[in-house]
Formats: sequence, C-alpha cells, structure tokens
Amino acid sequence: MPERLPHTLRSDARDNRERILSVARSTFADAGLDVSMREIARRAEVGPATLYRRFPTKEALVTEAFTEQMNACTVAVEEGLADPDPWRGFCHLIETVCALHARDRGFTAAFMSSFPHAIDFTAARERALRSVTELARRAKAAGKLRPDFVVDDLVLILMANSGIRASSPAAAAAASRRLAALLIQGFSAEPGPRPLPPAVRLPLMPVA
Amino acid sequence: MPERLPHTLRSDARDNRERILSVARSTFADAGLDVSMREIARRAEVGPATLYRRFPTKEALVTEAFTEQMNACTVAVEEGLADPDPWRGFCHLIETVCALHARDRGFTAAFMSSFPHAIDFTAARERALRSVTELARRAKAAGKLRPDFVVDDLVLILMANSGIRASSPAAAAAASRRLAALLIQGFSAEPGPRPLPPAVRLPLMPVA
DNA sequence: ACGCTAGCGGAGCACCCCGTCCACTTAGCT
DNA sequence: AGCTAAGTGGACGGGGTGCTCCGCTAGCGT
Repeated sequence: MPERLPHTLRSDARDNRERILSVARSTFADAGLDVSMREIARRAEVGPATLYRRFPTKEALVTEAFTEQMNACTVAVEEGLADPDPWRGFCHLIETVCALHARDRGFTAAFMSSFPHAIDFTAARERALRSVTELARRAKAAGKLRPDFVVDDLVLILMANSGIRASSPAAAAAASRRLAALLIQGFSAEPGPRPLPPAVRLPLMPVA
Repeated sequence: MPERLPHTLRSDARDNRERILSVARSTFADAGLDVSMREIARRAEVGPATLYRRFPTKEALVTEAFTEQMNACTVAVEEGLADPDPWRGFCHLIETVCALHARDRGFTAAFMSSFPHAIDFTAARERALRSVTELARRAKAAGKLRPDFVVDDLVLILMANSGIRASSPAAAAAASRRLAALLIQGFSAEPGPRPLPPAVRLPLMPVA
C-alpha cells in the first residue's frame, strides 16, 4: 500500500478536470451561467457523474472557472492604482474592467452574484473595491474626477456594462468601449467633451 | 340559436382573462420574462389550459401585457419631440424611458428582444426610433447634443439601463436615474459637469 | 504481467417545464 | 327550469434539469 497522497489525481482524471474547466470557461463565456451542468459534461465528453465528482456543485465549477478573470480584474485595479496620473489610472481601470466583463457574459454574472460559499471570490471583490476608493480619492484630489463619484458608482458602471447584448463578441466589445468612454466622460470633472470610440449597430436579439 | 358574436367572451371567461393579464403584468414586472406560464396560471388561480386557450403562446401574453408600457414609451417620445427646447426634450425622453424600463424588468426584456410575430410591437419601436433621430438632429443643431450621437446609442443606453439590478424597485429607480443623468452628461456637447441625482448603494444579489 | 483501486459513465431519482386532450361544470338564452 | 355550447382544470406525454448510485474500465505500483 503505497500511501498515495489524496490530492494527487490520476493522469486521466487530471486530463478530464482540465478539459471540463476549459469547456466551462468558454461555454460560460458566450452563453452565460444558465448553461446546464449536463451540457458542459456533454461538451467535455464526460459523464455527468465525473463532472459532479470533480465539482460537487455548479457554484464550485463557476468559481474555479473564473479565478483567472478575477485575477485579471484585481491586476487591472493594481495597475490603475500604480499609475502616477490617477485620472489616467482611473480611466484605464474602468476601460479594462468593462472590456473584461464584455468579453465574458458568464464572468459578469458570476462577479455580480454573491455565491454564499465562494468566500475568496467576494473577498477579492471587496479588496478591489477598497483600492478603487483610494484611486478615486486621488483622482478627485487632482481635480479630474467629479467629487460626487462614489464606489457604488463602479458597481453601477459594471451593471450597466453587463446589460450589453450583441450578436458577436466583437460588437459587444465595441459597444462596451463606447459605453465606458461615455461613463468616463460623465464622471469627468473637466469641461469639454472628449472624443468617443465609434458607435455600434446593436441589432435586437431574438427572444431567448 | 341566438348567434352570439364570436368575439364576446362569457363573463367568467372575461374575468379570468383580466386576472391573468393583471397577474402577468405584475409578475413579469418584478421577476422578468423567465417566469413560467404555469406559474402565472397558478398565481391567477387558473388551470394551465385556460391560460393557453386565452394566450396561445407566451409571446402573445407578453405582448398583450406590455402594450400599456409600450404606449407610455411612444408618448414619452412624442413629448420629447414636442418640447420647444430640443435638448430638454431629449433629456426628458432619456429619463422617462429609462425610468419606465427600470420600473419593469419584464418590459425591458420584451422591448429588447424581437419576437418574430409581434409585428405591431416592433413596428411601434421602429417608429419611436425614427422620432428620436429627428429629436437628436434638432438637439445637435442647437449645439447641446454631441454631434457624434447616433440612434444606436439610445439602444446602448437602454441596454445599459437594463443591466441594473437592485434589491428594491425604489433602489432600481434611483440607480436608473443616476445612470441616465450620467449618460446624458456624457452626451452633452456643453462644457461643465452638471449635478447628478444621488448615488445608490447597490448590494449584490444572491445568484439567481 | 497482475491486482488493486481510483476513476468512469449510463441509468435512475425527484422535480420542473411546456403544450394538449377531454370529461366535467356553468353562464346565459329561452 | 332546462338546455347547450362556451369554458374549465386535472391529467398526460415528452423533455429538460440538478444530482446520485453502482457495476465496469483502466491507470499505476509492484
């Protein structure tokens, strides 16, 4: 009895796990979180039981699938905070995070919704929001950001951004860029209107 | 054989129809369009068959339930167009329509999605969009609206507005007001920032 | 090469949905 | 009061979901 460590997966199991995660990421990305576990199992060419053994609940799968984007999010915040020009940092932050969310419907949903058990997920979000507060403080001090901006407005921005539905990822990204620019413009303390990214045709979607 | 007109419903049937519509309106309003037909039947204290006999498809029910809001929408557009100050009319339009959509999740979904068969619905929408184009033209001519505004931006605004989720209808309305003001600010051609409605605490929702 | 066990996936559970059929009820006219 | 067609809702079949049980397969250490 060789006393294998319980945390070491067998090679085939590890492969399956990776494939499941990869499939989950891409599927959640362009179809949102409403995809059924069975569907993911099907696409990963895995039995439902395997999926459930690896990720006991949908929540676990989602959390695991999106740690990457969550990290990208916090990185964007750090970058914004690190920028010597706080207003440029603020804009960068908004644009990056909006782009991140626009690329990935599922992530937005995951980010917005509070899973009761995904503690580290919500923790990261809280930490990010605190950093944003600091960044906003500096940008206000520099006279570039409206003094009446509050952190909750970031949530408002993210929610607004999450409302975008487009026929292609590219269109969604473009629309998101324009919206982000528009909101930044709205929050700018400086007078004149600055140029916007191009507008996008947003065809209405057939009913889901 | 008294030759009853086929369009006259029996009294009890008419009652049921009204009750169904009323229930559908309120239910769609605060839970979106994803409510099942059965659920609506249950709340209206009616068998599924009755619901389906009166409204052969969910689309029919939705269309019928939201004609009221749709009319309110076109009225808002007309009012905006009628305002002698095109910029004030434009702002009024954006604010009203956003408020209308914020009050009613289901309506937003219905408005955004294109039902293949709800011809009159989409027709009204097209007509409204054309009026908006005219209003925008005037507001631009008055130098109040950015020249790079396009009608598709209204769709963008509506989508953004539809992304708002809040714990209470009041909070949703408040958030929508602030967002609308922000976007109007973004589209303003004039220099200085104008005051915004108060910010809103937007608690994240438990996963749907 | 072999045996042991981690790992597998199909079948099955209980629950939901949709839309339809049909035997019963009841409004409304005479 | 009685008749009849309009109206009703329970029940049904087909399909989906989240999740679990269990007999078979195959990776891995010897």
